[in-house]
Amino acid sequence: MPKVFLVKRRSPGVSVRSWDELPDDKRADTYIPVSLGCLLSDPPEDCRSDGGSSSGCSSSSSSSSSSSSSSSSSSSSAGEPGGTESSSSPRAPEPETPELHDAEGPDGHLAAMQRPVARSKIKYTTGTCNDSVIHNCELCGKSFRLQRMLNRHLKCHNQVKRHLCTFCGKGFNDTFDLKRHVRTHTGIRPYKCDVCYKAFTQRCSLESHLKKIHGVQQQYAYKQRRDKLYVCEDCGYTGPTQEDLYLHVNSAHPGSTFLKKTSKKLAALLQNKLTSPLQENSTLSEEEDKK
DNA sequence: CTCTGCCGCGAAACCTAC
DNA sequence: GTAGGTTTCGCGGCAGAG
Repeated sequence: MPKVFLVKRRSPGVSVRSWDELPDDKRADTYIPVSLGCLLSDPPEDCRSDGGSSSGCSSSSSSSSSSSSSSSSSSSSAGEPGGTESSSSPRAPEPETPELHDAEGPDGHLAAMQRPVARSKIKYTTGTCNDSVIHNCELCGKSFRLQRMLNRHLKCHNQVKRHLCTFCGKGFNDTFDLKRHVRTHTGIRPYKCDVCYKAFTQRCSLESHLKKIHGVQQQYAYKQRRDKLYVCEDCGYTGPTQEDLYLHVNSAHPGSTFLKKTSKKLAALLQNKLTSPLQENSTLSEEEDKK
């Protein structure tokens, strides 16, 4: 059995999932742990609010704790006015500060904040300084070509995360970061290796695997690389198009938030496509009935 | 034009085999 | 202990939606 799918001991939540009970090919597309079934359909309130102080959520919480508690520490590390620290030098891991906890508020996700800092992301970035640099971050000194880039960058200095994981309470600045993180709880692995059928949560993991194990260097055109893989986060179903995914979710998960989030324009478009054949059928049947 | 979602890159943390 | 592979996530760039 490939070690890649062995149970990760560091994560109690993972052990609950019993990954090793499934053959690789079963895990390939998706594996929704039984223990998470209820969470997927309707995450319990206590998980949402307190970061899972009990039950399965707590295990998931600690699951993230060892590996990912750095989101606050990492992003806050730059929070120090980095006048002396050049933007190209590594950020020193910053010890947790009391202010950091205070920033969460009374019913904030303390569980997430209280997790021990195990990771210290050290990132070497120079910002974007191609042209005449106009927009500087006062907190870390990074410079950006566009104001909107600076605006977005400023979020990472914010200690209050807008997007919270319903499983473990961990917060993220970006919805996609949260979505990506949630896959670690749900076990959804949309990216499959064509050679050995192993599956990965992220494309770059798959690419790394292909390169190292199979010696395959993926050669994507830029547009092709950005081709979206439409993943149902409820069950792991993947479709080639948004329409495909919409049809799936509409039939399989009528209450899914995906349907609510789908733009009205697209939803209307897809609904027309959905209903028009039905209407044709119904009118046909009506006509047949009349006969 | 701004906001937001999605993406890949890159690096640390982690795990297992040897 | 070390090597090699995987997992996870911060973050800047890009593009579409509003």
